[in-house]
Amino acid sequence: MDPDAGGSTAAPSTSTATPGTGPGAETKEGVGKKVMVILVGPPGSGKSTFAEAVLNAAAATGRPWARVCQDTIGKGKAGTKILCLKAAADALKEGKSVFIDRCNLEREQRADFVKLGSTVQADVHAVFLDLPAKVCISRSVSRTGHEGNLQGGMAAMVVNRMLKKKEVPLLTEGFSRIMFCKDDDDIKKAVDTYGALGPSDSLASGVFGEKSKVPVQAGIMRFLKKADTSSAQKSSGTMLTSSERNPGQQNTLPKQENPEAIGTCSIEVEKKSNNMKKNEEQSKQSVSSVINSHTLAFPSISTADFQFDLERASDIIVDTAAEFVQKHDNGRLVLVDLSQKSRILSLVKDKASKKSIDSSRFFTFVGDITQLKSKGGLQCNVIANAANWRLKAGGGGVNAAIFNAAGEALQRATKECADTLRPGSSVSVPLPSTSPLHQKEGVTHVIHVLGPNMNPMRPDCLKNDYTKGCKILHDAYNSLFENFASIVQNHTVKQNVETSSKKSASGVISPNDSKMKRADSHDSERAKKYKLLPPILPSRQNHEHKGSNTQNHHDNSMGSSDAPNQAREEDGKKNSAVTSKTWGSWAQALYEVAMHPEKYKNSDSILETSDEVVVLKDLYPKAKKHVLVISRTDGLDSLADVKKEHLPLLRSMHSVGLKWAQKFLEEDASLTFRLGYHSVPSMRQLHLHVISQDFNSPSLKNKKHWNSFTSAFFLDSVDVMEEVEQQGSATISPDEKILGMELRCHRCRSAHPNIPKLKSHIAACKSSFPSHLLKKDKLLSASTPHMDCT
DNA sequence: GTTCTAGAAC
DNA sequence: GTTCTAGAAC
Repeated sequence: MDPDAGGSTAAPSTSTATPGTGPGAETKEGVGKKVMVILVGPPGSGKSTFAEAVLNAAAATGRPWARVCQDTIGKGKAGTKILCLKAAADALKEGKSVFIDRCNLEREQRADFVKLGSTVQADVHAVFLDLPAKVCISRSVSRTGHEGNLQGGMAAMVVNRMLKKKEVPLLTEGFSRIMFCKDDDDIKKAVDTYGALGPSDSLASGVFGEKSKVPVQAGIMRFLKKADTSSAQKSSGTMLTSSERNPGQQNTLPKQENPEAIGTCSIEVEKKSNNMKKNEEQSKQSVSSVINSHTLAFPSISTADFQFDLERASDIIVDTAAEFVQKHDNGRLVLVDLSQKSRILSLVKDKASKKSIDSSRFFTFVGDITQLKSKGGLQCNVIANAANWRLKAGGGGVNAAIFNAAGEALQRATKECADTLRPGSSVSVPLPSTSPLHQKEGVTHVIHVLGPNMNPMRPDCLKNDYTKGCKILHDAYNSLFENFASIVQNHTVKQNVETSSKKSASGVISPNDSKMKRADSHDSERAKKYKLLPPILPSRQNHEHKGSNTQNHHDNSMGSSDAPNQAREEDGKKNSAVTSKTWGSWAQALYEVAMHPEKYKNSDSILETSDEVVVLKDLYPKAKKHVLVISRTDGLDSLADVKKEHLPLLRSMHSVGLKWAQKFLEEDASLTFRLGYHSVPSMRQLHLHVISQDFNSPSLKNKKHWNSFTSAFFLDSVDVMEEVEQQGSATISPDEKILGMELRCHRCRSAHPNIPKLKSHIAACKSSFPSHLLKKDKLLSASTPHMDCT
């Protein structure tokens, strides 16, 4: 109970420890009293023991604690980080303080938890169990029955590897307090500190348990090590080999580890900020280095005329820029604004430095985006334009300025690339060398971007819907940065091709030249990548899509003599007029069977054929019994095509499905069946799934498989028939995100970290099915009286 | 080292 | 839809 029990290294601040104001009631409501302690340490460092010891000790304090342990979060077994995050969020919401019991050795591993802590206004602490590697290894080697099979000789190697990647927790990551525990004494102090923390106490901020003298040396050691990595690598080469050969004896490791392990926050922070300043200065001063690298200058999208909230916009800019920097090795991003006082610039600058983004790759610049080289001394080969949806020159702001500066050449070049632009997308336009912007400023590409609009006076106003708005703005920046990355990549390859061709005797690249092929393959890669970006509306790309689809039909002729390609092609056209979906070559199998079942007569997969339907055993059944009732109506590819006129067909399909379910139930009375459609099927040709609810099949392999049969993505046949009858069509939730959702048991709805764990659960789960399935005969079992559907 | 997932390619 | 594979996690 005594908050001072932690000893001198961890004296809780007394400022908020004011007892006598009803501590019991305060626990849940007191803001800022919750603590999230992120444990940091390799396997064998004693994280779980630590957390349990605190939980035991804290029982007397009245502060509720929860321990979120990744090793046991999946129903007693190992789970995922996502599960941990969810559990932590739930516990914090309930007013509990939390221990995050997972390795958390890398900054990235910790970041999401830190973020969670700050969103629920909890104090975020780190306790770094920084014991000698030897100790952790020997503990993890000797333990038995550890989840995740991390024990024995293997553990040594894993711990060894993890320690190589470890990153010392820093205050700049968002921790308000960090405790270093280098031995059992330190650990005991930390246990006492947290174990004694009353509901209304809080601990002082700062770094504790760090020896002040050693770190300086460590910092120097680290610096020296970095300065001469090559020689260090050479000298340690033999040592590494010996340790690999004999992982049990890690005598080289503690030595190697010492300089990495220590390093005070203050030194780290100073080093970081010095680096940042240095980088910033470099990027401003040395123009020559800028010329040599690809640089994208971009205005803040949507925050001027489109009135998008600056706070949110700055978050998105920093996030997407950080992603870009992490993902791509080349290319720099510069956010440009005209005014020195620009609020968006200062917001972004602050957030970027907090996020420790490499400031030589992403920085802000004050200047006119059309005169960056001539007036600002900053050469940017690519600039982004905050365009309008028509990609027209007029208007005001950046759009007008860029079109004016680039002249007619940009308008012509833009027209060649696209007619219109959708919010959240971008289009990259090569700027002809005749353009003054190209000549004066060295701009080779303009990327037009359209962001979300919050201005009621402008088209497509989102009326303050920031959920949509943020997503669109995020997409817009992603699209912009990916287009830029393609330019960088393409340019690099072209340069390589050019230099190598110059070296060759002729200097001319013939079509047969292998170097040319390399360039081609890259171009096609680029084209593919481009397609993945949010599509631009213009017909150009739609044609491309349809073209490739037609190609697929050709490819899929499979030499069948009595099915002329021409007819197939017409089918494709007819259907693409009904549904907008395009079908890959692999998605045609059911169509083939439905149109020509006689060809597959000898296959034992076909159970029944009539004028209306074909019944087929699913080639990759997702349960003990899984058959498809395929409609034979040409042109009816999915539920989206179904109209009232198809109601008799739906009823026939249902009836045939029921018949087969009955038949299977006679063979095995333990089964339960469900009949339904996938909202968005992967295979062309309307088909009804008849599937037993055991889901016991090796072909059920992933999240998508599971969720497609157990979430709202699976539409019960009875509901579909009812909706089509009443509304003339079935309600299809277009959200395919549902397929990526967490894995939940279809009976008891419990969550599971992965497919194997889920499968072992469902094999044993005896809970009754959710109530919505018990209505309207959605489930068929031996005990259910079967209803005919006529 | 193994287990598992997610994304790309077909 | 499946298969293959890189990489995340321990």
